[in-house]
Amino acid sequence: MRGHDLAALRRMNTNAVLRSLRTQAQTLGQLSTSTGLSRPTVELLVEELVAQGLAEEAESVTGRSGRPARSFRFRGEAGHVVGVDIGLHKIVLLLSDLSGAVSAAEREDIDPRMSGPDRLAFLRARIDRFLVDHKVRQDDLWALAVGVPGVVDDSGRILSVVVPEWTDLDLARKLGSAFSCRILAENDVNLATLAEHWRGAAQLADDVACVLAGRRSSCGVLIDGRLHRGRRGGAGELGLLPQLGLARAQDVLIWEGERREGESEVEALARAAGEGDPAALEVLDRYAARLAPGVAALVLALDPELVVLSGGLTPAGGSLTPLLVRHLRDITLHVPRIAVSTLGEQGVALGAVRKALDCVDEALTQAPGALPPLPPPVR
Amino acid sequence: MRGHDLAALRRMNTNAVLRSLRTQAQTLGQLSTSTGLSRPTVELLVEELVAQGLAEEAESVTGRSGRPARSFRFRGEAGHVVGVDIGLHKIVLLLSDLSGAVSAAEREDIDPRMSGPDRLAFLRARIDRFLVDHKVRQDDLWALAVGVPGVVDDSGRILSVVVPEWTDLDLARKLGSAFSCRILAENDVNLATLAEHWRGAAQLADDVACVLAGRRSSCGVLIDGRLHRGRRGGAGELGLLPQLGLARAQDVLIWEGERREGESEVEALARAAGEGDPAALEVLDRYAARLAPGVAALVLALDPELVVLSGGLTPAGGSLTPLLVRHLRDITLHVPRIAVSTLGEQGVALGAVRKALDCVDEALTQAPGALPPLPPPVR
DNA sequence: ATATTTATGAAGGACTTCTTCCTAAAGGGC
DNA sequence: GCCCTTTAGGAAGAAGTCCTTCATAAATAT
Repeated sequence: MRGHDLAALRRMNTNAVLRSLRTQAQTLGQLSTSTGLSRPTVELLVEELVAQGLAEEAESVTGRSGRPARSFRFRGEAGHVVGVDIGLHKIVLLLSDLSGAVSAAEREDIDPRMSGPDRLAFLRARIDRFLVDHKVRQDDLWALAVGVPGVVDDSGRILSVVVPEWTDLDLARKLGSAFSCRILAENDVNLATLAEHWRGAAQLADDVACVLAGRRSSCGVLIDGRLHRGRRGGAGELGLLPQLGLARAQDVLIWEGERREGESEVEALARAAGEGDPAALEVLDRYAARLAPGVAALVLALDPELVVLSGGLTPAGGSLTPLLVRHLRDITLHVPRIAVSTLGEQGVALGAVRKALDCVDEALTQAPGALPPLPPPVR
Repeated sequence: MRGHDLAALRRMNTNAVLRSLRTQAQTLGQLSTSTGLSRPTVELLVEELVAQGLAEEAESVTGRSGRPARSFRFRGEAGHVVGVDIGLHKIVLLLSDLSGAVSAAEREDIDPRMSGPDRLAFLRARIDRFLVDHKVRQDDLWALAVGVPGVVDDSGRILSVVVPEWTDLDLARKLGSAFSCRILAENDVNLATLAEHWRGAAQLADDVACVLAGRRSSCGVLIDGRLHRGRRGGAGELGLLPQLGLARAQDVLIWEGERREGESEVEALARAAGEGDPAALEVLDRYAARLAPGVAALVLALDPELVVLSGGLTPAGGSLTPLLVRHLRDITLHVPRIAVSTLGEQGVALGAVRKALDCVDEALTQAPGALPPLPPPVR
């Protein structure tokens, strides 16, 4: 609805070049064709990006005949983001540069009985130590995202059933005093969904429902490739509806068969099912039957392209999906593709990285000039 | 990801002016502030729009001191669109100009036993007659949208349970031979949802679920103000899930109390409930209890801002909503606002008009130059 | 060593927007 | 009825952005 002037046009074009450069290092000629801009224009814009430290000249590709073209690449090392997953039992931290290359990962168990305030202090100190250990200065950290096991509303407040003391906590603001970058809090399953779309099982789909089935049942929803949070951040919480029986689905997951050393009950079940053990398959089928109504409700409500299953049972995914598909066939209009999460324990933290990068993206898009020290969130 | 040149900038700005002008007639000065463009630029663009026939000078507003400003308005009469609702029992046709002003409405009963081919021929002839009767020439008709009682997939094919013979029919293509404009087919409930957002109960909300409860149970989903159709157009079809019991919800709607002359059973029930009749309220409460799981599934899956109830029971809406809210409170995280459809029998056709206008919009946005005879859909 | 291919870089032209300044037209006060 | 104030209209000039074109440079292939 609003018009644009020449400066805005320039910003848009700078952005187009930056985006294209970020997917892959390219020569000026390639950039010209990929953006649709003329070569001289691209050259000008790239020079600007180089001056800002967001791009730099790379080795020119040789081998073909003709004068070798100058090649440029996105300078991911211009800044870093951190993604954190703080669950009830553990914390996972990931360090990534602006290009999304993860350069450090840490994991630590947490006492599930840790109190709310202690937990917050722990989180702050743990992130701080993580940054120090990996030599990330405050002004090199552009954004920080934290995944929590609870609904996060638009204002950033948490409605947590897993850590009751964190209810109504504005986590981003509490962390804001310790870190000067953008800080984001988000529901863990939503982040896992983002991660699956970025680097997991949902890379090729834009309408995705990601079902977490485990101690807690929840679901993340991606529409048109973007996270759908809902009015109060509560989209996907189908686990709460008793009629669908998701909450108690895992009760049927009992495996009394052989259990090799170091295997958990679920791992043993998954292995047995993979080997074709009829008893194991029967257990899985009962589980699929319990999962089906909840998944069907999602499928009927959203008609997604893909449903991703995540949670404790992913090792058995290969055996589980055909069983689930069979149950879904009876109660849905179209059975979508079903896939199993490929990211494991790092999924949520990786989604947090993606969310932090999205935040950086947005800031870059709006003002590709003044960047490195992103201001803290305005509230 | 692609760059833009000056011509594209111009298109964008022309569009901004057109959009602004369409919401309301304005002076050049007002357009300048509303679009953020300078006055000379706005003047240039408006002149162009006038030359294209999309805008014209209106009476300048006088009364205030100072030289009166020239005022311009969108020329809605530059073209027309038609929205059609063809249900099992009736057809509704609406004629609208490009500004969305409905200038003609017709309704006609249909024999529900009419065969599929006859029904198609009837639809074509009926639209044709409608156009002739209201003196709309073919090249004055920019788009035509038809709502059907069934799922319409992306390719335009219908999956209809109401008119079985229309299954797999590509309605738009079939009508394409008779009309030279853009033709669109869409699920009726989806269109009703669009209509509620445009001119009904959902004008102020952008995340909306619109529940049709009646002979057939279905639902339309609006996310970020846009219709969410789902991968195969099947989003919102929660009525099909037996666990939620939507399909049989209306079975409890039995009213054996007083029935005034001309009243249907449901109307009598609604009136009695409105008068506080305890028996009527009990019936409604039983109905609300049956509706609740399905609505809760939607609410938990999407966390919408607003749920709109439509269908046969809308006359009782005022009594029904508080009952439904009470049932929802137990099984959802956040109870959204509940509203009752205000559009009645014209809702679907009005949504079809909106869809046709959206199609015109898109075409205008892409090429605000060569317009009046929009080419038929490319397939 | 020469020809070919491809990229570079500079110059000129076209287009769009903005700012600025002066003029025009209406209403209100004297 | 005249003048002043207020607001809009219109023209000119300047700045910015992009495109096209052409001569030049630097590799590889013959």
